[in-house]
Amino acid sequence: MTKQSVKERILETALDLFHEKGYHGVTIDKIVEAAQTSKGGFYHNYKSKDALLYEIHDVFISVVLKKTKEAYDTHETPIEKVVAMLYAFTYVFDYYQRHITVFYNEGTYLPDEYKEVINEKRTEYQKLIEQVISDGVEFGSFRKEISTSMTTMAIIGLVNWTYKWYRQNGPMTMQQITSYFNDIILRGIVTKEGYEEALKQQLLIIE
Amino acid sequence: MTKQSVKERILETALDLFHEKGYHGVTIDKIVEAAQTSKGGFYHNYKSKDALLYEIHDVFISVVLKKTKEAYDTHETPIEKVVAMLYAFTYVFDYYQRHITVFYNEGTYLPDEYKEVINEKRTEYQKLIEQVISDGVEFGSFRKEISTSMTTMAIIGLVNWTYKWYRQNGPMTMQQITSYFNDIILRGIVTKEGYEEALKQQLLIIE
DNA sequence: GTGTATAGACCGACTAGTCGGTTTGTAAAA
DNA sequence: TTTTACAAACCGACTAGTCGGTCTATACAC
Repeated sequence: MTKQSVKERILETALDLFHEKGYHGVTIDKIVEAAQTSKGGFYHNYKSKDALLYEIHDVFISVVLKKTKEAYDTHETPIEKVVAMLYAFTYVFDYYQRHITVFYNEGTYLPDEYKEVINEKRTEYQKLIEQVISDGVEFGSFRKEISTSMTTMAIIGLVNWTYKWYRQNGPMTMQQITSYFNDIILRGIVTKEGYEEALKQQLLIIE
Repeated sequence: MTKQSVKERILETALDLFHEKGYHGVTIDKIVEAAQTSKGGFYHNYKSKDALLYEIHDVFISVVLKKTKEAYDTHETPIEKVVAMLYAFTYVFDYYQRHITVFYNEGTYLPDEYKEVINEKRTEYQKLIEQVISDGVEFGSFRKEISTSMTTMAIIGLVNWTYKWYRQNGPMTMQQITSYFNDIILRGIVTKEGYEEALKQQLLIIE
């Protein structure tokens, strides 16, 4: 039985509530009531409601970035890297779906100072994906005529959109979804050689 | 020079502001000031702020649904239909980007009564895409082992995510983006026969 | 061991400001 | 005269944040 600090309880509760009702649909009074603490308890642990929103953003993007970097660094070929990076996101997804929802829905409301910090990390994440794509083109795994930036946006879109419909207790696990998306994306961008490699690595779904 | 009614001016202004600052980042006072009218003008034309939010949602989803249906009905083969449906979305996109942003970011805040109406149309839209995919599998254009529902979500995600990064005056037109996405998706799901058909119809990007 | 000083954690009544919505007023149209 | 279309002052509920104060724990003196 883990003793949860008040700060942790506030964060957890806020995540649940934000996820369900949105940032502006939840008052601090509601949070402290649900977290069984008080206004004082809240402001002792967080500077403001915005600061709490920032914390949620930062926790999420930091983990994504870290896991994605790891995936990039610990794999050899571009194909392996892309696939690993998507699985990294999967990993994050299962534990951070509430964060993601807040991240993409309420980001507009972050005060500028906070927004900058977050955007830097977000850009870094994007750059990583672009890097893999252009690596893959150079390497001969991905077709020369694909656009690095658009392919990146396609991948990010495909993956991120999951937060809108994925349910933990739905019929599909994130593993399954990701392997499916990997299949579609890979088929969409590989060269003949890339296709052979992906086949050999069992990254494609076949009959 | 079209004479714009107060109602239209309010809607246009609200769209701009919501797009930029989010629904809760904009007060009615700000709207009426920017639209050069008054509180009275606003409440004469709209029942409430929520009703305005609903109107934005409804205008958008109705157009999407209509255009998608048309695309479905006026084309023959599943491949042509998918492609046409994505282009339909493109068409909508260029004129309705602000609506889309509001639709996907602020939908949580729609009162339940409104939400139901919107969700019905949204489901209908989704069903249409699912239909085309399963048509395509039956028809032999798309691979048998693909999942209808996940492919649908993949397509919707890919396309919808565009609202997060597309800029009217950016380097790419929505036409270009859509044809690019069509390429990736088609390659991702077609059979050999489907591939041949897509090639013949010049739906794939080749070197 | 016992009393005392101090710091950090937490409480909750209160406030100042905000914002959606209402009411009253008015000029032109019908 | 009545209705429509808007203007502008106003209201009251709500909410983020404050502030004086209490409670608990630990460290240290005696």
